[in-house]
Amino acid sequence: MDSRTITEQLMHLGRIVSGDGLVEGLTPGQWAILRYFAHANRFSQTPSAFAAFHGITRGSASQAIKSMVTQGYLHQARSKADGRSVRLGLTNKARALVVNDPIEVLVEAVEALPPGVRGGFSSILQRMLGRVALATGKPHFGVCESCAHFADGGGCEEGRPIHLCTFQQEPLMEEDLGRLCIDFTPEKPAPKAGVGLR
Amino acid sequence: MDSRTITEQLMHLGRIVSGDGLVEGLTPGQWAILRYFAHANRFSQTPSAFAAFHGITRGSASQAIKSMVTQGYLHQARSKADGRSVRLGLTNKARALVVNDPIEVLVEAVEALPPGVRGGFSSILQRMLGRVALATGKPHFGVCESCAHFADGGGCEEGRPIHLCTFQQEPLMEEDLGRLCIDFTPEKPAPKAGVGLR
DNA sequence: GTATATAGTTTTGAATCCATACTATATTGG
DNA sequence: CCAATATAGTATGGATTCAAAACTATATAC
Repeated sequence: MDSRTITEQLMHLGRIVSGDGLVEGLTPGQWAILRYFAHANRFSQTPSAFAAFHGITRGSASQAIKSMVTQGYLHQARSKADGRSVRLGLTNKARALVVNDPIEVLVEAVEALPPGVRGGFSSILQRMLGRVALATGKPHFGVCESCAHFADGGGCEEGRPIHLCTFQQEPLMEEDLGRLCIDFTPEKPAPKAGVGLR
Repeated sequence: MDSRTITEQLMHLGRIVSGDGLVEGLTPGQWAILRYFAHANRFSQTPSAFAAFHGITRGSASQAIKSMVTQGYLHQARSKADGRSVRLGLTNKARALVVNDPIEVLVEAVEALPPGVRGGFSSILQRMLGRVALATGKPHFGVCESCAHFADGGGCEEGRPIHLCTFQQEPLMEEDLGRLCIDFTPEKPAPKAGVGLR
């Protein structure tokens, strides 16, 4: 099977997905904002993190987010810990929309894969993301499960286990674990360019 | 493994790939044009086919292509068979660029997959493309190998086998087979919505 | 306590895309 | 054959999106 053909498939799927192919009511950019803030963890609910995630400038992110705030899709609050920073979250109006996110088509397509296949598919994707991130210098994004900063907090609270982010030095609850994090670092330290997995 | 997380991986890869993450010298849109006309077969080297492939209007495609023609990246010729139609191809200037296409990073990432894994990866992608195409009504793109219009031409010419496109009623040589085709139709007729593979 | 870094915003200008209207050639159906 | 319609492509005008640069405000380093 030709690598170029596979790359073509991947790109076509990427186009459909991140283009306007799956959008109703909002523009692709607006959906991207809602999706991001719906799934980002509390360390990542900022304009800068969104900009990094999408590979755009902070200025562009700021503009787009401002528009969503004035339209009542996002609410904004200054961070108490850092007076420069801003925290963004979805309003109820936005939450009502997100349940009908047209990207669900893709989620269902993933769900329809045979169970045994799904895990392998995911690890292939993770591997390719790692290589591409390495080659392009772009940051990597992921969830706690495979993050180098993820640690067992040792204790419990109200019967629920507490985990720990060794980067933020903050406790993590169960509901934090599946969320996107700007500080994600692959579990095995990324090999230096030119060395490592080939 | 959570389907949403996998979807997130897929989208992130798609963003890097079709965004400006892998570009040098040309804009993402310009690379898209060069890639398309570098790999489209002779039935698909037209502005309309490009527009359909990328899900943009013919007007937008026409503009973008015009710019590439005036910059000397593409050459243009009216079709002899159809006086309305135009055929586009890469100039030598463009070919010199394409060999350094930054998307090669992704091709190499695919190439680096274990050989046994690659085929399975491709068929998962194909399957997802089929489902998404079905759900969104967008056209499907692919190569002869898995196309319903692909047939054995029976004969040979100068020792090389001749294949046949039953849609265009045209012979296909070996070098045509790996190219993108606007008329691609999946081999097994796509199941009607709500029926079939689940 | 000054210097520097970081988070975010604003402004300006360029690029991109769509909708619409248009020209030219093909095809279809009397 | 000819009118009606379809198709390939182009041109125009306006909206959106993004980057670059200049800017404000807070935080951190030395």
